[in-house]
Amino acid sequence: MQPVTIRDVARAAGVSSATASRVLSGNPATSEASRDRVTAAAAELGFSPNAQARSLRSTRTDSIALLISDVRNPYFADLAHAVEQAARNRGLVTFIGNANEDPAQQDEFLDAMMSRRVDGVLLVPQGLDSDGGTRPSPAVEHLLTRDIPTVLVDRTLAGVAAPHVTASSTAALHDAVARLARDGHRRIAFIGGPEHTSTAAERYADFRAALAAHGLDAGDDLHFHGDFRTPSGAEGARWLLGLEERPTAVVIADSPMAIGALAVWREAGLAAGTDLSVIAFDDIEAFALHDPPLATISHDLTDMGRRAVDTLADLMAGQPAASTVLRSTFTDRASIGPAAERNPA
Amino acid sequence: MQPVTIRDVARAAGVSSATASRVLSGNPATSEASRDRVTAAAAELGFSPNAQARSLRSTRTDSIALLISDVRNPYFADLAHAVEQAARNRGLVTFIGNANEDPAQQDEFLDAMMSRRVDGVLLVPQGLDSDGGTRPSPAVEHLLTRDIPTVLVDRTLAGVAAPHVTASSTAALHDAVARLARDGHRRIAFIGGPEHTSTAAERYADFRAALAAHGLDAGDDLHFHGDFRTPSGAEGARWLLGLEERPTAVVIADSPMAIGALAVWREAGLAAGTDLSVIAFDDIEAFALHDPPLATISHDLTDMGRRAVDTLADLMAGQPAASTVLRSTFTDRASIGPAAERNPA
DNA sequence: CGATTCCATGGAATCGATTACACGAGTGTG
DNA sequence: CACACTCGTGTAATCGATTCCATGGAATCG
Repeated sequence: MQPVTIRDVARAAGVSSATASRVLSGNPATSEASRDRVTAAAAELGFSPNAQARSLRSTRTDSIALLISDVRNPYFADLAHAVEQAARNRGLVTFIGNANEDPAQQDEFLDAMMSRRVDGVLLVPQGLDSDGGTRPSPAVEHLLTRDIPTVLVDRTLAGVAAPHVTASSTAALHDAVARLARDGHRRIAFIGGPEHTSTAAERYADFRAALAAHGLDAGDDLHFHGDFRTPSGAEGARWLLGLEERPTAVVIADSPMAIGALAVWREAGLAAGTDLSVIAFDDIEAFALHDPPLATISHDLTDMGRRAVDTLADLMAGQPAASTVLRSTFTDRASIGPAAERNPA
Repeated sequence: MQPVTIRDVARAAGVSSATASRVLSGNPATSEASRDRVTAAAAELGFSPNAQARSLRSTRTDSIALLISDVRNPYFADLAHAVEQAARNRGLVTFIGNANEDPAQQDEFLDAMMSRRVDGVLLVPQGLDSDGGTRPSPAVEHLLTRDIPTVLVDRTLAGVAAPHVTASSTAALHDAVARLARDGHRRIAFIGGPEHTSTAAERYADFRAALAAHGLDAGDDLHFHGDFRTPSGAEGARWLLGLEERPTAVVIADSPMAIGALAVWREAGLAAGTDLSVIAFDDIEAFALHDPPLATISHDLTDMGRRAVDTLADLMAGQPAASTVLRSTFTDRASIGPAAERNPA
């Protein structure tokens, strides 16, 4: 109705729109007199600059996009929070988008962001589409050919040269398996994520390497293929219960699946730490609260978010940026106990 | 580097930019021949329209903003997810912003959104600032004077006429207190949220009304003032442990505080359901998993998100919109047990 | 004191898409 | 055959802020 423009402000202050613009954008070439009058007029009229028009001319938007896989996964919620705070410290606004683990929704959001000309993109890439092809999705491809500063976060993407900030669980998984081995566990199951994601693939590979390093059976028959969401964790738990020779320990590749799995085992009367030792990825508050408290492999998400923003800022400044690999941590808690002697299954 | 504009597309297709624009925006006044050529050229060049320029001219942006209090609170994460899906179904892109329970961050985000001219705003309003004044914050005021379609979600705001979509716990709290009374509880504590939020104030008022309706003591000395975040839940738990005559039951006003509180009680050796009956607001998956499973008062967030988007869509279409109050649900679980006869404190 | 530099300022072009308006060609009716 | 109408198209104005360029007055210098 009453879109107050910079021309209105200029008129009220008795100067030209050029001067008004200079004052409002902090250009030093202004006199104190006009500075005062323009500032006053802007405040008086409740002027809010049209970001559209501004960035149409000056190409910078001072905003970045963050695409995460699933807002309801506390891991990504924490990451979003960390990124937001770090970006805010640099004067950047963050647009958070939720892909819902779906490449189509990812592309939709990325398209919207590109057409809004964000200055950079932090991307937790979604798995390849149903074709199972090895190429990045159209929107991601587009991002790269248009040279839009992009940093991959948490996951990498085959064939994409953008720098990334990820976490490696190699050492933590080694520690975790060592801990289990010390307690006599020899059959350890793995409830993993979708293998087109680099995190799921890496975690499983690292897990198998750790098994091998401890001389344990590294067969593929104790591997359940989940999708990082709660219901698949429950499925995985049922799968485990149905195994002929039941494993004595299990590693679960993220927190929503762990919640699903634990609910099923609880229902079945299995106690974590005695009947079955459990280690879950991602250290959410509720895990420390669980009975017994859950052993976890976790990442420092504040650090990951901060570094992701740092890396993106370098890229946006035109400097080359290197990838960072953080180390995750194994936390021993009471959900690990000695391997049961016999299997009542 | 290579910003391909609509003029490039037009040139490649051998038409004017007006025709290209008409084809790309689905204007029926185009011939099949030019439609084909323009579409092909656009695909060929990888054209992505500049949303800035477009909405500068045509005022619509097909996007809405959603401001939530805290991304890491599963309640709001669920709400964000619901809103996003509902908006997507209407062809709207959602920008999620995180206020971090801080009015300053709320205003920053809202300013950024207003200057990007979003078509509407869904707002979980943040508490009044430190002045404790009763007026909405500047950005919210601005939102209203500029007649930007706005719907308050989850919480209302005194003195703001915008329609809202909220949930009432009156009935659920009545049921919950009835359930506790039936089990002999007479001293029931309340760990509440910050009282400048309408939800915290309402929940406590409803709680007291429910107590009164059951002839129970409704004094204010069993009320702990938290802030909806985990650490304050832990504080509240310690406060309860320190009370002279310990209550036999407690109601906690949101899930992060419940997590903090349960961790403390667990540490202190208090068992939920026997030593202390516990009811928490917000039904997160981990609560059903808790030992014992937690009784809750919960809202249907998918419904809330959907209705919020519906209401906003009405407003954006220029139609008057009414407020909606949803009903929350009490779920009885094993964290409620008979009141202990004596207090070992 | 005249010449040069400095500086705040206004006019006007610009960013990229949309759209009001005008125009010419083709169709239909009286 | 003339008139009205439809239809696709191009030209140019437009949205609101930024910024290049020119200008005039004040300050500085030799």
